[in-house]
Amino acid sequence: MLSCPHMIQKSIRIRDIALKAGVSEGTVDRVIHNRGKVSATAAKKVQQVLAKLNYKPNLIARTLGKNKTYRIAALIPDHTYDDYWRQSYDGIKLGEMQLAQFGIHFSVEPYFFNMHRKESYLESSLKLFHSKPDGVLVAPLFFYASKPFFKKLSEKHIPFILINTQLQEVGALSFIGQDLFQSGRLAAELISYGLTASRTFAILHIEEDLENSVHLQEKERGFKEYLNQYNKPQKHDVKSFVLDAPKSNSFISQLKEVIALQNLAGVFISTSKGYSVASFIKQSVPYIRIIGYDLIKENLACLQNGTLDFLINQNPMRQAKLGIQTLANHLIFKKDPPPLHLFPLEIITPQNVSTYLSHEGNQSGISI
Amino acid sequence: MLSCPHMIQKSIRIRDIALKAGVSEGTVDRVIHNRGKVSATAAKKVQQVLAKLNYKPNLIARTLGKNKTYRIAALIPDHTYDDYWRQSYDGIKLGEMQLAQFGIHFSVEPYFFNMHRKESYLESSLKLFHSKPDGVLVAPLFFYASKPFFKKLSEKHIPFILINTQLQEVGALSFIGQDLFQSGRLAAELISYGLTASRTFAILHIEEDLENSVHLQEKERGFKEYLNQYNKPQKHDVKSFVLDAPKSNSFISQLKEVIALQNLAGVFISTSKGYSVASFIKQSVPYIRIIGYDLIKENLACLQNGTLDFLINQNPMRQAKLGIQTLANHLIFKKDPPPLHLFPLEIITPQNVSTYLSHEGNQSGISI
DNA sequence: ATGAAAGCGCTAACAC
DNA sequence: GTGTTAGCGCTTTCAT
Repeated sequence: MLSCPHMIQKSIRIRDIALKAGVSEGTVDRVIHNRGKVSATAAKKVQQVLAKLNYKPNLIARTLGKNKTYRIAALIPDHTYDDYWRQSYDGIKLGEMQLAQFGIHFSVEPYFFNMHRKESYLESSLKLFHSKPDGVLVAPLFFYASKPFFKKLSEKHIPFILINTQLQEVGALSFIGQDLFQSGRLAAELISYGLTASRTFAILHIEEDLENSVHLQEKERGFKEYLNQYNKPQKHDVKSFVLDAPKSNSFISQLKEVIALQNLAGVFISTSKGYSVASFIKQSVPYIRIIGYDLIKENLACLQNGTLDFLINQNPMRQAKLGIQTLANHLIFKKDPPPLHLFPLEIITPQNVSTYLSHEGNQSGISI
Repeated sequence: MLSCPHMIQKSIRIRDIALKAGVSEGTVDRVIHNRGKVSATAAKKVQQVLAKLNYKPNLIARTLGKNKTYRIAALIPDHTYDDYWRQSYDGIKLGEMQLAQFGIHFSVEPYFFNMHRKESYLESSLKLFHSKPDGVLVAPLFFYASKPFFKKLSEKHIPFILINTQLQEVGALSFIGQDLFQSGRLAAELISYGLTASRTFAILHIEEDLENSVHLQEKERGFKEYLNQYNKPQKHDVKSFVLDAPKSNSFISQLKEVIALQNLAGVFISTSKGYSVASFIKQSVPYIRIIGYDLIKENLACLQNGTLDFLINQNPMRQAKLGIQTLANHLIFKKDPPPLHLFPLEIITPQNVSTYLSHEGNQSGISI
């Protein structure tokens, strides 16, 4: 007797539970939220009725009564630094806005840090901690600097959500982002698609400290693994490079080293900095394939003019927005998220890029 | 003076408007909803205050008071027929469930039809109409049979939303789906990626009445246009085929005609039936590229074993779920959707398919 | 430990 | 036309 189509059963309320259990609504509420001050007998009785009637709280009614404003803190790279993190910040603002629409008071206070300076990350994380937020969203770009921060949050029982970079076993409520190893494999698949001979490929880390960056290591590992897969007829070769900042003096000479590689068929840039090398490489090596990350405006231009072939979209905006929503669901609705929310690995080409741009953030209202 | 970060302003309520305007809450409500029975002067005053205070209704509070159960009707192909429409139906149920979580009473009544029989579509549409639903979701696979149906819905002021197939100027509240022309272009881009010589490509419509199917015509148009683009060095050739049902006697001989094409480099199947031809073609023609549609289970197997190279995901589940949510937003929150909600054209490969499968429908709570 | 009751912001029914 | 009021389901406070 699961459901009988034409019979719309009214949803059962706390009052119904109270009546059936022979107690007051207040008692039922106390049981539901484990607030204590309930006799063992009453508690048991209520639990039974709750289970029997299969009580599901009305989440909308739940929020109405609350007039607390939840304070969320976000620890993310400075959004003036690059377009990727600007999109992330936009996602936060969007999430905040949409919650406001539903009368949920959720103020998000950003704490920015310089994405290339660990000290800046540390400093901002301290400031954040002292603000005693109700929940935290963080892009933990620095692994070792993060550990004590997360420990303190855990001690204070402040829930925190990771975006962008997954750190294992730090006590996070949830990680929201991509499977970076698989992301590297995908890049390898695309860059070698349809090639019948053995070739050489380069992976470029631009202006990054590879040792400190778990996420880039993961991408590289996946990339290499796919290209050297046991069951492939071709034996491909992969070279890894760490380049200085595009504006540095050494940059061009480093790039020349890359394009001088024998039999080079493709270049994979592990971050969103693909635009800074794409046109130079494409002009130097005929038929070369170039793959990068993210729909930032500089990359879009490269996609249009054909210097970048594919982009993998990490969707920073959606990651951040979902992070805020997840915190809201946890704090207000007491809905716990899965520990891992892995986003699909979206492949962007000149022919589908427009469909991704128009689609971003245009949803609103009650939803998935 | 847009916003001052640390100052959390309490959201303004109908009562605030009423006080400022020197009228009662009831009057304000009447103005907001154009219910009439308000003097011109009062109305004007209220409008002014509304604008000045930038009133945004609390959507959550709005639903609480309602105890009406909205009845939605969905006109979709029989979900037992194929996996694509099963996913669509799952999306409907998911949307319904999530609304229920928020205490919104939305019952969705499905009206199924045989996707190959226009009469069945007509018949179901009539039944649906007589049930006098509050809103309608429809996959209008038959263009001409749809016209009078939509006319009647419009006359009765019953809002309806189109999914899957876009029909112009029929008075729909919104269309949710993909840009099918662009979808064809994308397939062409992928199927010709990296090829340096002029080649031949085939587009296959399996068990479909091409004349009646606007959506397939659009895909074909996009596919051809891209491959014959003026600025390409190669002059590719495209042949179009309409095949009978895979279980028919003629099927194999028709397929043989396809693979006999000179210089054939790729095959594009316009529907989710790619699995029915992929392995045969792949075995017959070396290095051929095959592209199809949708993450139905038969296609997934082909992706895994390498007989299908790419899939374009139409995401029927998300289309349907969003359709239900959009109807809810319209009927309850009076939020009007954009007339066109175009989904991104998602490219699926063996390396990213798993990330799409795990991601489906695992979001819940207040959200985008 | 328990119950009664006052809201949360909005809607709708009912007086005037 | 306009104002008043009783809920919607849940939370929270305040007596008991």
